Amino acid sequence: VSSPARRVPGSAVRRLSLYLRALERLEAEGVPTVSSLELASRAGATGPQVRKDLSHFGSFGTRGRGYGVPELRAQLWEILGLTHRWRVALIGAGRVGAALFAYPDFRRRGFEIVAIYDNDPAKVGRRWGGIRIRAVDRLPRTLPRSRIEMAILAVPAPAAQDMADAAVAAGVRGILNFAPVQIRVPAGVSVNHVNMAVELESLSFALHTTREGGETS
Amino acid sequence: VSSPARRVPGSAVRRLSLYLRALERLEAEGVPTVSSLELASRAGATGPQVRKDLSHFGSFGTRGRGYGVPELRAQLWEILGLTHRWRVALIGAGRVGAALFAYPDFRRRGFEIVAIYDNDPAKVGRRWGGIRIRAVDRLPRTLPRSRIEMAILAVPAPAAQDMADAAVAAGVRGILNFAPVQIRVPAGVSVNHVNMAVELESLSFALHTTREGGETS
DNA sequence: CAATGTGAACTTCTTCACAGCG
DNA sequence: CGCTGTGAAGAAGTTCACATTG
Repeated sequence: VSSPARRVPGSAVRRLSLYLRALERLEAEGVPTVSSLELASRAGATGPQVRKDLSHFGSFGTRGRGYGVPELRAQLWEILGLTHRWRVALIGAGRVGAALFAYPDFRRRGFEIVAIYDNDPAKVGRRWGGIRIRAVDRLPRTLPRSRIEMAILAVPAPAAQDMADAAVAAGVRGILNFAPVQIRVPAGVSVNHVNMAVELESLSFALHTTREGGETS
Repeated sequence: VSSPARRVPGSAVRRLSLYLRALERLEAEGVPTVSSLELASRAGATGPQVRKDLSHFGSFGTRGRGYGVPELRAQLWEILGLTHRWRVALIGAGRVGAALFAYPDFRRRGFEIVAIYDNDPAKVGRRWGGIRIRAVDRLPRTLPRSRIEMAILAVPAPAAQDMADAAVAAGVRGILNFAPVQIRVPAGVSVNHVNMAVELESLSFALHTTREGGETS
């Protein structure tokens, strides 16, 4: 059912997230079943694309009927690895860190922030939702014993690479980087970048270039 | 010099942002000249890719020498439309909005937040850096006269589409959406999505699937 | 001689059309 | 009969090799 599946385009995986969100809303509305077309329209994709994306992992629909909403939701949950409870460290307790920490879907999706680091002495020792903020220079010592699997980097650009190195040295295998720099990591570690500057500038480009615009990312 | 350029891949434009950032650092370091290879390594790309991306817009280098750092920086600045001062509305003054508002590169890049909206009565009337927060229901009346060109949507998911509609009705041609929903806009309006959930889940997928990982986005 | 600029090969992703099935 | 699942066609983007030039 949840298939190993060779060679799945990264863009397809990202769309699965969008499908998942749409399915959650459908389920909340009590809709029992969706066609690929209906799901696509809710998630901003196309019918064939939904079917192709899903086909990388198996057959989840019924011909002539569509997909069972709760069933498909559960499948995507599984495929995306959300059944696992991910232990996450938040590195950087500034405004961005605070916004992330307060993000409600976090916990609901199996991501559990179990450690917070910051280099501001005024913040170290404070607690966010029961978690004590530690000094970043204690990261190499304290992080390994927390058995963290992911790190969220929400530090200023100049510090990002160092923090990433420390996290990787401490056994982290996935990093979500909010700093506007490209992070280098050894093979075997995954990095995803959330770079607001890039998005803003590509928007600037679109508006500046065409008098037409159109959907972009 | 700054060329019209047909059919530029969106991904190439996004990389230009990364090159720009790298060039700014190089300039700060006083480096006068870079090769495509050196620039690529700083921006997380490859030599040929840098050259191809730039070639969509013209010839900016000197053979045997490389690119003049300040010159290329200025060119990218121009290409990305950053010479224009973009008038931006921030819709949603919660934690995400606050983090964005405090983001220093904003202003430096020509993005000027000239209006802020929120639906929380406790926030309406307050000032952020001299800008009064207005009630969202006044957006249709007040936004058009601000001659806003872009909107940053930092509202909860259920409100996002309505706010987008209102912004578009008020003449906004570009939207940067932080809400985890797909926004529908008429042709002629550009939307970029920053969806943390998608990034987290694709990271979850990568870690869950392979025991190898690797660079992703 | 070093490094750009670019057409052409290649790879990857998306779209399409339709066979297959409930 | 409707809608899925998928191989095959097509489009898009990336890599490569090299001629070109200061």
